[in-house]
Amino acid sequence: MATLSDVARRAGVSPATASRVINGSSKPVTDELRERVLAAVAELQYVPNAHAQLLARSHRSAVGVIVHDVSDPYFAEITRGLQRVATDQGRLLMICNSYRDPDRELEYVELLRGHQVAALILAGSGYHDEAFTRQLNEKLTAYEATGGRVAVIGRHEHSGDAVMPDNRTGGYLAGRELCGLGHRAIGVVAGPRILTTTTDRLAGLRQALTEQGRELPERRIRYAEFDRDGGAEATARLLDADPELTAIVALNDSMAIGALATLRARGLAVPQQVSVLGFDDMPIARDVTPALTTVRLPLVDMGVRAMSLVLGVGAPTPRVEVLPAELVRRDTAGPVPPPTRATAGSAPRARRGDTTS
Amino acid sequence: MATLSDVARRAGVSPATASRVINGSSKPVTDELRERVLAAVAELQYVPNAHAQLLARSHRSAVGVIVHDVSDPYFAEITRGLQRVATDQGRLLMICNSYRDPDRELEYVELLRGHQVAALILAGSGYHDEAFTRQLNEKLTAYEATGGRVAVIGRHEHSGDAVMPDNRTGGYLAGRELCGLGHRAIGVVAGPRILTTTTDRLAGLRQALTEQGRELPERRIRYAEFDRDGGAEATARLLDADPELTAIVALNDSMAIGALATLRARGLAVPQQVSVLGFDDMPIARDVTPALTTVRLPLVDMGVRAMSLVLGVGAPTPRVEVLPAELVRRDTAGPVPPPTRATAGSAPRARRGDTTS
DNA sequence: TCCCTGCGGGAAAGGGCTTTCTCTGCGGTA
DNA sequence: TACCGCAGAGAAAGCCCTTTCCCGCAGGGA
Repeated sequence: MATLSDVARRAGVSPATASRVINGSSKPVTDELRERVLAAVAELQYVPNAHAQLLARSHRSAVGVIVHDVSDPYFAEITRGLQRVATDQGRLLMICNSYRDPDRELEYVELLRGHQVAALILAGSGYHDEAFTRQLNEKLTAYEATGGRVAVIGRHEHSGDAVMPDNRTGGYLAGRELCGLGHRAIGVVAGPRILTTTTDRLAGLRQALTEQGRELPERRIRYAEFDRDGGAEATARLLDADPELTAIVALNDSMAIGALATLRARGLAVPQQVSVLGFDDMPIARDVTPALTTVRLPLVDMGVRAMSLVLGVGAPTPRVEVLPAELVRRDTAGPVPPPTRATAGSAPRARRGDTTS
Repeated sequence: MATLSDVARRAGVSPATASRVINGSSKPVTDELRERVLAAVAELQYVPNAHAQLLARSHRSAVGVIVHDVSDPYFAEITRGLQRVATDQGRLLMICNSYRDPDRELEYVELLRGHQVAALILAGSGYHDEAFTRQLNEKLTAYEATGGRVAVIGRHEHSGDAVMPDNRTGGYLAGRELCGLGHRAIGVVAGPRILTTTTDRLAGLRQALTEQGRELPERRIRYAEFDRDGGAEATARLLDADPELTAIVALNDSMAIGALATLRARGLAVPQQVSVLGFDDMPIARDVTPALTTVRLPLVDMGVRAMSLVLGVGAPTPRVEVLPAELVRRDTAGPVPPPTRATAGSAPRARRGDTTS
């Protein structure tokens, strides 16, 4: 690899001058020398060594982001928001997937610190795990002590700046909607128990049901991975245990899509026999059939806010922005079917509109 | 930020010794000193400066990846394959989204070179653009000249190692399938004209039709963005111009989902009135309703192969691995409807199975 | 004519780490 | 006893840049 001094030598100037030309320094350089340097750069196909640059400038500019999985639409949307702000400010993003592994999360905090990022953003649910939370907080605090900025999205554990989707209210909205439609036998397809997102959403849902004099017993909850297959599998278990279910709340849209798949496989019509509610409103939600009724979270906006917090001026006291959840009515939630309906599985497949009130 | 010499000072050893302990160097260090260093590291929350390390070590380990957009499922799958191999070998991946902007692609090649990556992988379609292709090749060649390894996925332009999905055969399979079902009025919802992937798939499709004595006139092709909204919009234009269409081939699954949305909005039953074929078989394809008939590409495998090529031993002659496409029959493609069918839009919505032969 | 100013350029000091080379002191052999 | 070899530690030379500091020179004012 050609180095700066190669370029300087070839142009017959000092490395200092070459550097100034290449970086458009404020210090003036005569056109003659500038030309020579530029020519040398082109001839040698010179590209500055980014590590040397980063080391020489003390200036930290990149921002580190830790998400569960960028290819999960939930995080893809958040990341889109993060990117938008970062790009506007000429910042590079380093994105790491923790795949919901707490240890990996810890490692990535170190890694990103090592890469001298100016700020750190952690997106995704927190864990019900005291030991981990303490460790993470220690690391984050240490990082902040050296001037780093930190913001979290959707996690309670950190005491600094945070953007919080209102998961609890979202769960509440889902519950209220189903109660309004007359459902009593409601099953829940939940994400991993250890995630605070799961328990928050569940808490809101339970609150809504309780207020309406209904209840949400543990036997009507199934915990699984927060993805399509987890949703499909949990739905199957739920249905096996309790065929009388008239509604299923999936704690995110991916799981809801899995639920839909299982219901379809079992010949249960949605929403005529079973209603389904999702959560997040990721883009694909409107494209499944029937289109998914779900709780919308302003995902892109969450990213925008978090990045703005972290790149804006610091505040003496931690700022917490709570972003509202909102119910989006589409086609998977309908009124509770008449109690005389045939047993699940053996009924002729109902058709869309058959039970429209 | 604490530095290595801070650690060394605190432990009462030289930086050299501290470095050896921290990196588990092969050079032996007495337990006593080792303990002291480790204690100092913990107390100071020391994290090595990655840039300084990368600068000091001469061997490069990270691998750069340029894709169109990781959050696009097509690339998400490929990336999964890349990651799998990279992780196995303890390599870090730097992933960049070009968003199908050739200039950005060029910039990223430089950026990644600057970051001293050991190898470079470009995934995604090439462009019909001589000037760009030449520039890109120059940069890649320059990079290879300094010992970098390069592999491309699905692009013809580079002369080095490559993994090529058989787009042409895939298009051919789609065409043959529709011909077999009796379709004659076939419309195509295509990606951007400038992408080689678009033209390759189109070429295969055209070949199949031609062999069957059918044709594919330009007026039955609409070019749009390679995403859901592009597919929806192109489908609308196609139907407006030619309501007699009995089949639509979308050149990727995202577009197919958009096509499905438009057809649904217009009350056209799939596959009874209009058949739809997708391309890629991304995970969501099986979850839309009706489940998408599509051409499968081994996306994850493509990633695995490309990374293996680049991390394995070099070969004197460039290796090109062509991975086969395969038709996956699901529920969106059916036999051509009887010619007497009512005009699109005013027909009563046909039901699944009505036209099963 | 002299001094000051300001401009264009180079020398050199880091920036934080790895690694080679060198040095010291010890045990063992002749 | 003298010497060799080696283990374990440190000194110092990079790695490739950026940037401060300094220097020489030309032009302008006194």
